[in-house]
Amino acid sequence: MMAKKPSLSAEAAPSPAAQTPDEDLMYDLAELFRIFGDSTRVKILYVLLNGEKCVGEISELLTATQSAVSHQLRVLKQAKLVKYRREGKTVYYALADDHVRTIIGMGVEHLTE
Amino acid sequence: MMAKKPSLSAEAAPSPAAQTPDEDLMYDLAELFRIFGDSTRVKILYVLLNGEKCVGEISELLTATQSAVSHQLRVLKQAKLVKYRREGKTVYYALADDHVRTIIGMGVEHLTE
DNA sequence: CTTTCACATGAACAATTGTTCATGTATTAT
DNA sequence: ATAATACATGAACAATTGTTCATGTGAAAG
Repeated sequence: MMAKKPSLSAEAAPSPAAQTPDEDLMYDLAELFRIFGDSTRVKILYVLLNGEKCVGEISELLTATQSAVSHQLRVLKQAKLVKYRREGKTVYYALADDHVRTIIGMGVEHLTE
Repeated sequence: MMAKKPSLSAEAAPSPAAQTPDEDLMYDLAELFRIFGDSTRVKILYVLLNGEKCVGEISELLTATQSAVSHQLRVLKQAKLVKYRREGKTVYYALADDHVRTIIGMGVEHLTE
């Protein structure tokens, strides 16, 4: 028989038919997606799909103020969605890993179908 | 400095150009992810991974009020992330398509790695 | 027809969030 | 040391958002 249970979490089996979703996981999931849920931040992630860029370049590409971009870069940094390296006065940001790429790709795919 | 808008556009490619991201696409992307960016809504989507459920079941599983769940189901419905069917007094909700499944899966994967 | 059940929805309030403005920090140049 | 450049950050304000409370709607039962 095919079991139709999600293989995502394995907690102590409560009731047969229905398990309440894990609070912490759900909260973290929502928190993760909330990062993508802002125009400025998706734009930043989007332009970083092509490789690292410094703050100045990013704010030019987005037509956003340097301050706004910096604030959002901090959010992305804290969420470990981007990494950065310093070179003199300039700070270069890049996508932290390929999950970001995949998630954005999924979103675009969903919208363009 | 004075970057001009490119006349050629191939915005849906896997590696988009290092140019100003398309406003509308970015807005829609953010809007899509914002739906996933709330605990109540991800929980709803999560329990629907197992198949369709009625509103009462959902609010029991989430330990949330029926009103709150109904409000969020409306948001999910408007975003075309869930579909529904009526059976007497009961309304059953289900995931609209597999994109939802995939996106949540990506999120969980990102968190558990 | 009236009641009850399952769900939907409007209003209002609190909480969260993103931007701007001003200022702070770090690095390089003069 | 002083200035200039590139970026970060705190405070405050407006806007958005999610919940609760109360009420409304549609369907089946009595």
